[in-house]
This record gives sequence, structure tokens and C-alpha cells, in this order.
Amino acid sequence: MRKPTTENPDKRDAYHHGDLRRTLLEAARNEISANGAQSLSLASLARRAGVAQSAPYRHFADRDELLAGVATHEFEAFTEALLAAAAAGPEAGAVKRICAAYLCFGEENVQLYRLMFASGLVAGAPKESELLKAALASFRPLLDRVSDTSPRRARAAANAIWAQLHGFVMLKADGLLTEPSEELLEGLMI
Amino acid sequence: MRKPTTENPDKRDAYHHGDLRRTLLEAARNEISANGAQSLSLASLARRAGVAQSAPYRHFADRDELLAGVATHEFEAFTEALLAAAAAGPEAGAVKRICAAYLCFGEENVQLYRLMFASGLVAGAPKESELLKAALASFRPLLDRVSDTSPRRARAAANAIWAQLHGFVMLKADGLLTEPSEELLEGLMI
DNA sequence: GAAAAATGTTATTGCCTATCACATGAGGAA
DNA sequence: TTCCTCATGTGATAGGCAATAACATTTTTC
Repeated sequence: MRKPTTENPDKRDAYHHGDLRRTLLEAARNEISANGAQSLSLASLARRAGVAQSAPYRHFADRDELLAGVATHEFEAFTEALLAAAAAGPEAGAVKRICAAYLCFGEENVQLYRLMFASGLVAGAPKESELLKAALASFRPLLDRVSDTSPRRARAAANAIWAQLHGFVMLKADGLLTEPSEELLEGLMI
Repeated sequence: MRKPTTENPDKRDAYHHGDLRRTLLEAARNEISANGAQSLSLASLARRAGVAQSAPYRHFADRDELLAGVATHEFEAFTEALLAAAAAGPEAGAVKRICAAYLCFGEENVQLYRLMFASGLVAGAPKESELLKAALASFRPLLDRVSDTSPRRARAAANAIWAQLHGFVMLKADGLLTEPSEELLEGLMI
């Protein structure tokens, strides 16, 4: 692996870029966030980064692997946001706050959310992949705070909430639900 | 428009195909159902139908319009399935049966379901499009059978159920939920 | 310091979308 | 019938992208 900066950061015109992997991931995130994952091409990313079209393939086996990289990173940010919401008040209201934070993230990052949860990327990811692990980890904040008569029932309840939140975000993203988030949050069955 | 059959159906070698639009839609449905919408190309469809690569463009402005055609048709089939489930027993259990039919459809048609609800196609569709109308219509069977103290509350309740069903299907499709449908159905909060 | 590994470049292949100009066939109007 | 027009299909083409191969240049390692 490579450190973010070499001894001389001014070496912009050097043969080697220095931190292409990170640069590509960041540019990809921007592009996806703005125009969706569909409109992303490795070629255009390479151009924007000022390297040859083939350079990205030194860091990502194919387009999907780059997308997976972006998605993984975003799942981690998502998890952070949920944890922060949980910690932002008394434990009693943690679930409610997590739900609000979930809807908020989905609304503010529609395209990234699509990549994470609706691109089929996770479905095609191997069991041990970083992506799948990051995706499952984002479920923990909610699961850990839902209690019920048994762990099994708690899991079922958390699943139900999760599914509902996910459904709200996606249906709203597609224009099939028009109610504002606060209203959906009230209608949430907990 | 053109009738499905001309006077002579044997005229296969004729200059005109006869019913290319329908043929393309059906082939596209098959391909999507088998391998997902991503792997669909108009070029390969044209080859399979035995016409020139440019022929499909006489019937669909672009790739997305073909996909929208498939999705629209599938939303109609989906609505039919939900209506059939509702009619398949006493009115009292209609909602439960609709939910079961919903999960069943999603499970048996993962790729088509993805196209319908997770491709962003609906999000980009104009307000008056057939696609959006068909999508919204698929919500009616459930909405019409959920009653509450007020129409507004009924809508909120139906939204919640809908979102939850959608969430179950998608999260399961991505391997993030592993519980069998029956169990999810029991956990459904109604 | 030399060998090896990492990272970038140029060149190439093949597939795809989308748009031309042009060809053919079907059905209606005179 | 005969011609005209429109719908539909063909061939050719431009441009973009994914992916790979062979070659070049640093950086790291021993």
C-alpha cells in the first residue's frame, strides 16, 4: 500500500500519481452522488484524474470493484451516522433517533443509497467481502437497541423496522410515496 | 399500429418482421428475468430476433424506453396477481393474502422486481407516463383494503405495510435478510 | 545497487448506443 | 388498379466504454 503523501507533494507531473486509488474513489463518490452510478465510467474518471484510461485497472479489477469500494466506504459512513444518532440523547429514544437518521441519510444521499441497497452489488458480493460485512454492520446499531421477549423476537422486530425504513426511502426516491419523512416516521410501526 | 398477424404468418423471410415490438418486449423480459436488466442490450435482442441492430429503434426511442415497456407490463401483471390473491378468499383475510402474494411475486421474479422498484426507472419517469401510472396502480389493491379511522390514517397504514413488504423483498434479494417469507410475514406489523 | 513489485502509458479489441441515409412493403385515396 | 405516403427494416458509421496486453518508470526490498 501507499502512503497518502510522498516526501514531496508537489511532484504532480511525476510518472506516478501518488494516490490514485483514493482519488478515484473520491471522484467516483462525487459523480455517483450527483448523477447516479449508472452514469459512471472508469474512462471518464481516469480522464478527470489526469491519468490514462487503463490506469484505474491497476487498483480495481473491474468497474464493479470500484463501485463496491465506494459502497463499502458509504456503508461505514452510514453506520457512523446511525451510531451518532443513537448516542445523541437518552437511551430510551435511541431507536426513534436511529430511524430518523436512517430516513435522513436516505433522503440526502439518494443516489449513494441506491448504490448501496438497490444496485444488486451486495447481492453479488461474496460472503467474506468487505462490502457484505460493512452492509451487515450497518444493521447492528438498530438491532442492538431493539429489545423483546427473546433474541429471536428482537431480531424479527428489528428486521421489520429495517425493512420498513428501507421501503420508505426507496419508494420515496421513486416518487411512489410523497409524504414527508416526519409523517412516515409517525406512521412507523414500532 | 400493427395487428399481431398479417394475412400470411409464414412470411418469415419478408422484409418486415411483422410484430417486432412485441417480440422484443418478450425477449427482453426473458433476458431480464434470467440475467437482470444490466446485461440487456438492444443489439443482442436484435440479433436474437433476426433483425438489424438499428431496427429496435423504430419501436423504442432508447434502451430505457424498452425497459420502461417491460416494467410497465410487469407492473400490470403484478397488480393482477395481487388482485387475484385478494379475491381468493374471504374479505377478512384479503390484506394478509395480498401481503403473501407480494412476497411471493418478489421472490419468484427477483430480477423483474428489481427493474420495477430498484432501477430508478420509475423515479425518472414523467408524471403522465404509463410506467408511473402502472406503478401507482399496483398499490391500489392493498390501499383499497386497508381501513382505519380516517382515509388519511388508512393511507398511512397502507404505506407502512407497503414499505415493509418492499423492504423485505429487497433486503432478502440482497442477502441481508435470510428468514423465510412465512416468518417475515408473521413479523409483519399490521 | 540490482532485482522485483507496484504503478502508469500506449495500443488494441470488441461490444454497445445512437443516428444517418436509404430500401421496402402495406394500406388508403384517386 | 395505381400511386402516394407512412411505417418499418437495412447498412454504414461515429463515438464511448470495458477490458487486456505489451512496454516504461518508479519505488521497495534484499
